[in-house]
Amino acid sequence: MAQSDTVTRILDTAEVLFAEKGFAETSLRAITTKANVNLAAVNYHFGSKKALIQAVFARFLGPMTQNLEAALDRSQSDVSNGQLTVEDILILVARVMVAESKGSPARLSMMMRLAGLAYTQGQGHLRKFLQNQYTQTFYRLMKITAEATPELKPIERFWRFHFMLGSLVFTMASLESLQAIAEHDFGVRNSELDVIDQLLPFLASGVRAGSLGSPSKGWSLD
Amino acid sequence: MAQSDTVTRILDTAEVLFAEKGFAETSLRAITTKANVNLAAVNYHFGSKKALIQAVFARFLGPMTQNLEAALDRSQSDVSNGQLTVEDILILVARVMVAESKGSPARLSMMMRLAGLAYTQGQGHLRKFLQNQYTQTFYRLMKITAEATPELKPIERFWRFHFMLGSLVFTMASLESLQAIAEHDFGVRNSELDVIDQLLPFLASGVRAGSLGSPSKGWSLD
DNA sequence: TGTACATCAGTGAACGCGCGTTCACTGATGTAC
DNA sequence: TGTACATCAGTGAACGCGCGTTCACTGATGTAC
Repeated sequence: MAQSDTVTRILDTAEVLFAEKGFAETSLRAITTKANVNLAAVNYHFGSKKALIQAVFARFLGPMTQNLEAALDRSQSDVSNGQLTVEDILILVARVMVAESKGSPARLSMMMRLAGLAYTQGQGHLRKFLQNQYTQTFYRLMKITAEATPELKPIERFWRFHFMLGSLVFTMASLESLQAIAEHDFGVRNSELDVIDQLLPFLASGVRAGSLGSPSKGWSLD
Repeated sequence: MAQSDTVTRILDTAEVLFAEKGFAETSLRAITTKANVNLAAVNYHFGSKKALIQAVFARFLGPMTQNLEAALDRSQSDVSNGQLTVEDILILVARVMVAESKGSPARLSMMMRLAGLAYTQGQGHLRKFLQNQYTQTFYRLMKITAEATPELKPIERFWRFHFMLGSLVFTMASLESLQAIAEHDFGVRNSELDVIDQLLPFLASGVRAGSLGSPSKGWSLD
């Protein structure tokens, strides 16, 4: 059995199991058994479980950020002033993500779960890893979004960006559960593409919402 | 030491540690050590770790759903036809949540983080528990939201409801990190109330966004 | 071409550890008669 | 009032288990001379 085969089988299986059960809840024994690979092979090829988790995400995020950068390049050169709208940006990101998941919604769901964990889970190794590897693309996205929403104050934009991120991450992370509920309650089976189609106008409208401005708007909690 | 004292100390400590590290990553030994309580006390008082997790939720959600129901009663009797707007509903929920956190914003953030974990973390006992215990209030909220958004198709409303939930849960769960970033990047210290003030218009606008309707809207991913 | 050595993917078994849980026990308080 | 028993919060130590990791080893392939 060639190396690439064992390594790939471990990564493929780990990806699926991590997405199904989470990281802590997925043991190396579960992965190696399902992958038909020796238990010690994970530590042989990756060094540790942590390193395996990072390798799983690197395999996904590496190509994805590259595609994202390429798509941004293309879109910006398509318009005369290089200025994209919020809608342009959202569709662009969605397309790259969907393309990168290559028909496997489980993959998409797992990646979003990572984003959630990385943000949420205090000072874990995952967050550090993500920040080190992918800040460049992240900040480019932030910058372009800023140019697309000149009417927002920077601090407002900051929060709204993360509100959007929250909707996306939460929805994708719990996609399977929500799909099941939707099917039970409404008899409709929404694919991940359907859900993204619904999500995009929600996000675009939210990010464009009138600024709070005066307290007369009636939003005050007091 | 009276029973209530030991039980309360376990619940208080578990709440903090669960929110900080997640459920699987927090051991009973960590909880009982920090709470200055015997290891066996958790199993004595609660029966199991699962039951402890549920008790932590119940202590927060029990009173909160009661207050939510009461607030809904009050608001609905205030207006002639009992019909609230989306903005009314959002402010109402926000107020109850803020009130329930009783001046401890950390607690609010903690409960939202726990809720996020519960939703996201696989097929666990937690979601089943939450659904069994709090469906009534949940469905009342859904129903009122439905009446406030008659222009939406049920399935659209379902997804947008969870998009909102995602923004809320994610933002509150990562509140501390985001506050730190905001302070570093923009020199502004936003309280949790400030953040909620920013969140509400975002959500209201998102949930009212034009429905996808025709593909001519340009949202299609194909 | 043959021999000796190096490299490396892969293996089976064991290791130590932290986990949730269990159990026999203590000691204080309440209750029946 | 005194005695016997019941109840119950709390305890210390141990249990079995699954975990990630380690290690000595195999066997195939490549390389130097």
